[in-house]
Amino acid sequence: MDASRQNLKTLAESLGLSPSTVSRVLSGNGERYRISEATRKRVLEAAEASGLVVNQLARGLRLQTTFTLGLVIPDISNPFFASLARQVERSARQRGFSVVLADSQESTEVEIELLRNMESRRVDGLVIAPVGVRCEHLSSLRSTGYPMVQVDRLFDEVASPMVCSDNPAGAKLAVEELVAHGHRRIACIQGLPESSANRERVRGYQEGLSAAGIEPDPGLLAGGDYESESGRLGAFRLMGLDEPPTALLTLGNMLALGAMQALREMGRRIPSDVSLITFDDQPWAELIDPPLTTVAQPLEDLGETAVKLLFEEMDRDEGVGMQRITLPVELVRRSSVSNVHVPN
Amino acid sequence: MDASRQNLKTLAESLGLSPSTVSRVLSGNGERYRISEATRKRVLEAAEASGLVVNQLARGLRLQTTFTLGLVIPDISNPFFASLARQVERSARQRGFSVVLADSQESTEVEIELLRNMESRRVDGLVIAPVGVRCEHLSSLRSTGYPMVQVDRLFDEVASPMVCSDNPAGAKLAVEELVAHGHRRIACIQGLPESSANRERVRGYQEGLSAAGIEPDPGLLAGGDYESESGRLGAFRLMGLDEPPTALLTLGNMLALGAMQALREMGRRIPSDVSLITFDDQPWAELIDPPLTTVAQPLEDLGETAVKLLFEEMDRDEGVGMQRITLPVELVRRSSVSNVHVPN
DNA sequence: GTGAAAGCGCTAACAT
DNA sequence: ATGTTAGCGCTTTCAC
Repeated sequence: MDASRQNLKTLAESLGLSPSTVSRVLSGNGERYRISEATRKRVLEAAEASGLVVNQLARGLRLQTTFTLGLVIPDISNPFFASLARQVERSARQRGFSVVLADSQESTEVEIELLRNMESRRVDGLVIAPVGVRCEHLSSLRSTGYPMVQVDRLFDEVASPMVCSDNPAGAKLAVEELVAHGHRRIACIQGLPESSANRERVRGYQEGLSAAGIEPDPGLLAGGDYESESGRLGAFRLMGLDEPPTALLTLGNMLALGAMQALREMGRRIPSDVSLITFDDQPWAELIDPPLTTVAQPLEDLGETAVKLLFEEMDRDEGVGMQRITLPVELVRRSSVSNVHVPN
Repeated sequence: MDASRQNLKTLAESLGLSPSTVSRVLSGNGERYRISEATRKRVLEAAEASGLVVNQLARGLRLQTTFTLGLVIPDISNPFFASLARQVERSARQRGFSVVLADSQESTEVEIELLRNMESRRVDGLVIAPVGVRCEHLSSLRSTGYPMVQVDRLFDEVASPMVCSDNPAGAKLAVEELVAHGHRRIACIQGLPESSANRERVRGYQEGLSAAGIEPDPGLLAGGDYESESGRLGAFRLMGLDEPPTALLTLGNMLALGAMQALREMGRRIPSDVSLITFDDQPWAELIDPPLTTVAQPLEDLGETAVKLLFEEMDRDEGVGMQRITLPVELVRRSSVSNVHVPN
């Protein structure tokens, strides 16, 4: 690449102006400094013509702000986080900010490293969906006053704003739907038990049962992470029970896929043999056979809100914000739920 | 946030050393400058203790390199690009580089803006999966000597290294598989006709037919973008033909989903009524009913190779590289293809 | 209405 | 083995 590229100073020289003047025009402060209309035009045109692109490193160094947000997520290849990332990037760009994305690969170690990196790049703020197992690094970063907001998997111990969808309500909604179809033996295949999102969903599931006068049966809780294999294994175990469930609630989209695979292998049909509802509404959910009844999270809203909170946080003069925003979730009814078929 | 945070200079002062010494230690050049073991330890410990994080803006400004790669893709919520992004980020980080991700949202206008932004941040190199419709902005950026590599959707007009999977071979493989099962009326639902990837796939499809002595029938080519709705509409039209195809080849995963939905609505079963093969092997492809036969692209390899080429490009002293690397594609046989059932 | 000068935080000659 | 100095490219007070 060109060792010496065009910059403010060279442009100024070639125009017989001072760098200050050029800078004032280029950063849109011509008005404020009463630069004459003539020079302004001249500068703008010359900049355009020469293809000048101002150096944001120098600008950031001088201004002590980079107009950049950091986004750290556990796995960009998970469609949930991909959608989130998309919305964060979009919202940020609307406000003239760029986003540096980093993928912690579900590893707290990597997450720690990434956070240091973000700091060294002086991103103005951080949106983080933590891996969700440990949080000392988050607490200590936060305690320096770094603007940050947590999304999805949250740590109450970390005193920052947070956004997540209404996980308990979502699970409860699903249970209610199943109960309304006469189901009483409703099993649940959970995700990562350590993560707040999962814990809340399990809680909602249990509350839903209790509210319907059904005693939650620990034997009907399977799973242990968000992989499809867990869904598969979980479904096998549950359906092999002496008294198998008539309905399944999976707490993540890959779990649903795994469970469906298992059911197919066992020759059980959805919904005639077992009903199924899953958390996460993916594009494929309505296109497969049968179309799945799901609990849809407000993906766009989640990202948008995270960015909004982050900007409020960045604008804050002193003191730390710590509100927690819970976004409503929606039950999308399709064809994977039917009335219980009572055998005998 | 702290207006004045710890930096090299303050650390140096508090240690009674010069900033240079601290800098040398912290950037791992202690050895080269023969800093004594004692001071090195002292500096490292103090840095650790004080939580110093060196300012990469200043460093980048001084060094004229940012250890950052830019990644521009059309849609991060598309699983294909999400996987690509993941691998690019991973490969970059292995070499000590971060990546700034930007999503052009399938808009060339946005892409142009994003590119300027990347430039202004002085990313050391650019991996770009172009929207694929226009490319003057790419050519002109490239002509300034900016290190960049194109992935997936390529412009031969832009003189940069490129990586893509073997699209023609993939489509041909699919056709051969169908022909081997006795199919001769094989329809194709394509994606964005402007994009190089799609054009090559269509070419492979046609070559596959010709090689089997089948005259490609333009009436059997449907689709027009990568959305599931196109797959749905395409399947409806094709299956409504007087002489409907016995097999479908969809050129993208969402197209397959849409086609499957249409087939279900029409009461046609896969594979007994129609066989189906699709480009892109997504996690759900093996979990749904029936498990889909697919053409799998080497996602990891694509990202890895792009980064590798980019680094070669960045290391290059003079002159522009322009190799094109084509990565092999794989036919994954599952259960969506069966022998033709010849009616009557 | 515009320019000169200082400084953001870092590194690399060039001194010792 | 370490310090001094200059400068990366920008913005902004202060000057005129």
